[in-house]
Amino acid sequence: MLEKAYDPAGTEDRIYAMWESSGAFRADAKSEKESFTVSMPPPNATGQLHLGHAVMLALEDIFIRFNRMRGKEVLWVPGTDHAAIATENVVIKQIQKEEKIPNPRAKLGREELIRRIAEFVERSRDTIRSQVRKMGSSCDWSRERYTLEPALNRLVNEVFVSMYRDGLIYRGHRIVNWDPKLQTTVSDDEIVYEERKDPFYTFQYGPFQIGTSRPETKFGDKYVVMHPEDERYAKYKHGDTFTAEWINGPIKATIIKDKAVDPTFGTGVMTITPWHDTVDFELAERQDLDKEQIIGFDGKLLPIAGEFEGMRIEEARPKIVSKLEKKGLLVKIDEGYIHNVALSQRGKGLIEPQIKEQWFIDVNKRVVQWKRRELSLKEVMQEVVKTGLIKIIPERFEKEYFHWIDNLRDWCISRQIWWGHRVPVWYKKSESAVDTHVGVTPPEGNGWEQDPDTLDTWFSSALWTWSTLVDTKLTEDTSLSLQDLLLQSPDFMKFHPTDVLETGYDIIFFWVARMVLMTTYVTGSIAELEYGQVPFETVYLHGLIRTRDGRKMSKSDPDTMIDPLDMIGKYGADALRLSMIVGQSPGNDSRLYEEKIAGYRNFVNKLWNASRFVLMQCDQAKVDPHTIAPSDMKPKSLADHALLYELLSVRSDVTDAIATYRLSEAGERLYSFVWDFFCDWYLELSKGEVNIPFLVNALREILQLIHSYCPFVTEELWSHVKYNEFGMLIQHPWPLPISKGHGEEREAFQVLIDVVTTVRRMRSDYGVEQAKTIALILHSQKYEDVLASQKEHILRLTKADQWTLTAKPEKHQNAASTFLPGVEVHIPLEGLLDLAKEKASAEEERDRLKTYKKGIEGKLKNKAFVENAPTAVVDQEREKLASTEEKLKKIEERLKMLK
RNA sequence: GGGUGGUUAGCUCAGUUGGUCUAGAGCGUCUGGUUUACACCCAGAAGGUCACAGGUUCGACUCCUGUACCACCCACCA
Repeated sequence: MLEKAYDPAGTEDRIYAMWESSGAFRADAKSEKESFTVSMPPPNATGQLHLGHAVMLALEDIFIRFNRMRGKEVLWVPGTDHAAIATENVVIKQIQKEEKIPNPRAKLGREELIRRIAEFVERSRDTIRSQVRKMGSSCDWSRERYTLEPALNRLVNEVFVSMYRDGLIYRGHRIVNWDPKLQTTVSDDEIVYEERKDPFYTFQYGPFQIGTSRPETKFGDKYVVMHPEDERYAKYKHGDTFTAEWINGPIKATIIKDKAVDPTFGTGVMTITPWHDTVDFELAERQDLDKEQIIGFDGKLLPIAGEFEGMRIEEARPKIVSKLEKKGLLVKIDEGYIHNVALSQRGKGLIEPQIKEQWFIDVNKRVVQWKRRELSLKEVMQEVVKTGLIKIIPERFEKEYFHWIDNLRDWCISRQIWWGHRVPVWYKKSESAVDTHVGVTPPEGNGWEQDPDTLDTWFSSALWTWSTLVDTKLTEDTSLSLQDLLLQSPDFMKFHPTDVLETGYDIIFFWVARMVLMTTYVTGSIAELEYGQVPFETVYLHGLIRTRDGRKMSKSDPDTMIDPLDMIGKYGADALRLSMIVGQSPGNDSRLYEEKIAGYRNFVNKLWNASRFVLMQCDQAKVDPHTIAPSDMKPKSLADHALLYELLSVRSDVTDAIATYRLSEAGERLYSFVWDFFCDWYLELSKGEVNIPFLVNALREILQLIHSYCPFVTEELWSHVKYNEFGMLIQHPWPLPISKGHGEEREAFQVLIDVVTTVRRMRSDYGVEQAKTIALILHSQKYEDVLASQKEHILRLTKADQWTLTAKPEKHQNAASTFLPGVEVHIPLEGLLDLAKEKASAEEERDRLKTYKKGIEGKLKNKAFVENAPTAVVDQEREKLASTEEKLKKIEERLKMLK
């Protein structure tokens, strides 16, 4: 016999091991079945699983389990991400701290550092693997991949080379976000802005006054820019020159007119520093102006600064200001200037814009093949969502997606770090020039040196949906083209495109958009793939999990963190999964706290105990549940019919809801069905005369329907109640949704439900403890048989000794009886009934009904409604009106009597 | 500055093309309960003018406009 309470800790690992060793997770590329594929967003190979991962795993596991049960060939590919900068930073910090090496890069060298990081990653990946298992994820471990493995490196190189040949990847001098602290470029998306209050200086520059918060960049300024229509400066012509006294002596300046200048800001005049400012850089490009570097990559001033050369910015700034002041060029200082400062998301170092030679992906060049047309990457990305090839849930993120693409600039893909896919480009310096080789493999011959940069981590992640499906062995054959690699990989041909990509909305731009970009580019020219595949057909974006008071959970604030593994240990993975999914809607943030998880633990326990009850019934009747065939599910009592009806209705609701990604709705439906209907109503009612075969089969179906939400407890219970010939629940077929029938039966058992409910309510309302006799007053003959057949039930549930069935309305009718259309319930209260109380409640009821009736009448008076609304709706309204009028009449009669 | 979303019971949130919602759930609160599965339970109750102001409609939590407050995203101004 089962224990009194479910023990997740003692169950989950055992069940998971059973699933895994049975091969239930493994997909078969040769299967005839329709495929259903999900690529797991690879967690960073650093550190621990957090709630973001947990919610992702729970959602994806539901999609996967549901579709597996529905008879699809499912594949869920797990993996980890090398997470370039993040990982390198973690390891460097570790070495700095533990080995007291201030600059590990310089001290250890490239090879050694990479070796150390790889070692660290190997350990972390083991942790991640076991944590993903703890969540119950039914992914195919035999296909686990890693973004930095050799096979994927081959594909990364193939894509790079191909894009280079198409002219989509180019090397150029561009302004980049330089992090002097980490000595690397940082992408726009990895920058955070912080509001700072700094002094704002106004200097005299020739005849103009210019403002700046960064005097240290002003050494090389030799252009003065103003708006062409600014009348204050109309006398100065574009291209005019003048000489101005400046920091290190006189300087020859040129006047430039450009619309980028805001005439209302400051004096409406500015000087520019193209090397260290994005806007200035663009202006300089447009106007074809000189650019000069002022600050070195180490963050120190260059020789152009004269006496200030070699100084750090913080040190130089006050000195520069005071020098200008001495020269009489300082007009004023405004101390309260509030502006945003760019900081690196990782390490919080100050970002210094610099011009650097970097690798870029051109998003505007129209050379991408897509459905036999030539588009730019930008256009393809827009096209696939516009035409519905990709759907985003919730829909509003499609708007944000388009908005993001509209503002998209060329993607800088090179990084000055060591951990990652190295740029597959080699240089050979000779006296006269530099030879360049761009290739999947290194060039022949001596003297070649590989580009030191690595690729943005999102470059390899962007290939994830298909790179993980390419056969590893094939990638060792260098004679195969990228196209061959795809077309000859059975997994790719069977499982791509993937069905749904599930991830947090916070990385829609980092990752989702870039997967679209890469995949459409790579597949667009392949005829066998109908000239293009998208990486996924549906994007499901979940919200962030926040703390109880709505804050973000952050590592720096451990008190706010809920560790999913702690929660699993305490309440079980099933409870954690439910608590993150039920009551959550896609794209919206949600709050999680322990009581919530405990609530779902209670639910899991409820399910456990309901099953325990069923097993006890079997035990008492000396029936082995394993021998009860599914075909034995024959309803006997009205309660059975009621349950059957509800079950069919739940089945179709839940199937529909999950298939359309409304997981919360399906979860809630199951929750209240199991608890309120099955346990509190049906099981209570069936005590005393149990229809065991029916009950066992009903429980089996419940377990099937809810398995994807709480896989562990259901699989465990399944082993106790399943039919001998069945296998594990994880592979059991999903119950076929059947359209609802049972109209008359439904009506009949509804009467039963209502009678019992009404009697209970009346007892509570009037504080009647023991009514020995209850009277059921029938307004309609047709319920007589129904009620008679359930006499025993009714007496037991109403705690009455006997009853009377009366066909006519009697004197002492009760307000509460209006709940029943065909039957009224009357408990003779032997003078206890408080007439005044009843009257008040009847009056209240009458007023409510009157208002309601008015509403319906208004509706039916409206021609537009009657003519245009579906006839079913109109009929419904007429019925409502009729029944309301009837109720009103009854109440008014009763009120007369009470007088 | 540009954009998106939210504002529903004490708390956390559902509410799918406007009409079975005369607004729901969980938690919390209160009342009652040793009913042969479960106190991680059972039976009930209280609690909301669905942010505010207009509009469209026979009818609005649901659609439109505006306001306030709260989030988030993007850009970043010398």
